[in-house]
Amino acid sequence: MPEKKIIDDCSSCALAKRCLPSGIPVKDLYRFTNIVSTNRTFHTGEVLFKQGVKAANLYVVKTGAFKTQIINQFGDAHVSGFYLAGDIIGLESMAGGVTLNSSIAIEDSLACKISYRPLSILRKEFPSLSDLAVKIYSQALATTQDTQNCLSIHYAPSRLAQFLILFNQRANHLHFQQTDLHLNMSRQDMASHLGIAVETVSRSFTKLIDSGCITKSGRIIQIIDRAGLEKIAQSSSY
Amino acid sequence: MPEKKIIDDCSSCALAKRCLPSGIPVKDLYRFTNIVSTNRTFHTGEVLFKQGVKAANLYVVKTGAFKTQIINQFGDAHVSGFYLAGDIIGLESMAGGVTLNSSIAIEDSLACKISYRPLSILRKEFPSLSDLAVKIYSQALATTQDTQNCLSIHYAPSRLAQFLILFNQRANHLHFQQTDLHLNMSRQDMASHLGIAVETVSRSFTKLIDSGCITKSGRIIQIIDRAGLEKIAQSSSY
DNA sequence: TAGAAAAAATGATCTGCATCAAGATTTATC
DNA sequence: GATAAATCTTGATGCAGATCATTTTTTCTA
Repeated sequence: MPEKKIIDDCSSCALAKRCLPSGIPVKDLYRFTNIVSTNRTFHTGEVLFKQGVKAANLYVVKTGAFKTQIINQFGDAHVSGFYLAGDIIGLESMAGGVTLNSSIAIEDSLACKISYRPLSILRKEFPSLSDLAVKIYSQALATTQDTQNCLSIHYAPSRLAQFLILFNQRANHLHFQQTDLHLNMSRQDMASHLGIAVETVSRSFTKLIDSGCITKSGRIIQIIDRAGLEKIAQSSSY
Repeated sequence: MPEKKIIDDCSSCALAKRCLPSGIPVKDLYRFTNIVSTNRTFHTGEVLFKQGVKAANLYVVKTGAFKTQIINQFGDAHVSGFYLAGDIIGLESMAGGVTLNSSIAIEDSLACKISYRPLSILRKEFPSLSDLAVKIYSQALATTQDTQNCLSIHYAPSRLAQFLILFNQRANHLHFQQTDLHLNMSRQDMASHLGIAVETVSRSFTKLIDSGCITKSGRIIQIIDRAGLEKIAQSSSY
């Protein structure tokens, strides 16, 4: 991938309708563009920000994918979330002023950086930007509660099935009604996120495939029988 | 408990400094009081709002405690969160317009109701109220991520230990540095929230007691050895 | 394209948790 | 305060998943 410097502003961005600029009148969009540094490239494994440092920015994923992870005092990492195009990273650290997790690119990606401070100044001028912020936060909360729900499922194949359904829903914000989904993350990251061992993730995939709900080729999953997959996800029986 | 009608406004509320009124100048506080219906009594088991209906209000817990739960298509309930005095319920349903969960009092409680719409109008007039909203949302996100983290802990006694630590931290917002904590919820609710069986919750309590970290009398827990409790919470070894 | 390295899948064993059952304790109700 | 009901705890058993070991596949790099 050539490191071509892409010079553009938010008005030409495909995500502008989902992103923060949609909270500002088109004629004032330049005001927003001023506080954003757009389209920085992050290669796989590159760190967006580290846990426990001064929290100062939001990041909007433009292409690719990122993960966030929390490291406890014994050095065990737990992957707390995955972020796809259009998702905003760093919302949870805005109140405390310190980053609660690290964020790392899980594939070659582009992200735009927005500083907290000028954003909050801009919010005072454009109240509709605050409305949008509330909406974005509300959705982010709903998403983490979905994840929480997913983690409360006991049977590992059910948990994986639910994860695939949720992940597909989120990816469908962009490409609607698509039955195939690209799992950007490693089995290790998936296992950490789902709270199960890597081997169990593999075995669960095998079971979902044997049940005829999905097919798999590397990290590309095809959902063959969505209803069946949902049924497996709901089967709380141990 | 006598059903005395308490007539007061936000200016006399002990929680005002943590609650939404703190986003408004004192002289304009009456504007906020106008859109709040304060101090409604909810008895144990009483429903604040049901899942899947029109989302129209935020609720601030004044005294007592509430839970939120999501019911899947097979009727299994999962307790998604607990809310103590000062906590705000209903933040996640603001974007979608439909309640994503039900909320139920788990002890005799008081809650204040704030309607979304007039609140968003008031936000336009008082930008500092939006700042506060962002802060509140940010903290709410951080809390659910803590919970998510907790659920990814494999060993049941560790998971319970982490839950106690987090719950104690939240309760300490009110009564700082207290080592005893009152678990307002039933074992059943705790089990559902933690994604483990009721019996496992009991056994885990027994193990925590045997380790000398806590003592227990009914639903009152005393944290004897906080460092030890944290160590157990961190021991990811299965 | 070949070899090395990393990632993923499969197999075997052991441990922790769910489940069912019964007993103990607390809370509710008259 | 006695009885009933609900809640919580403890016990025994079977099964799911963690762990370690090994094989297969994919990805990386020269």
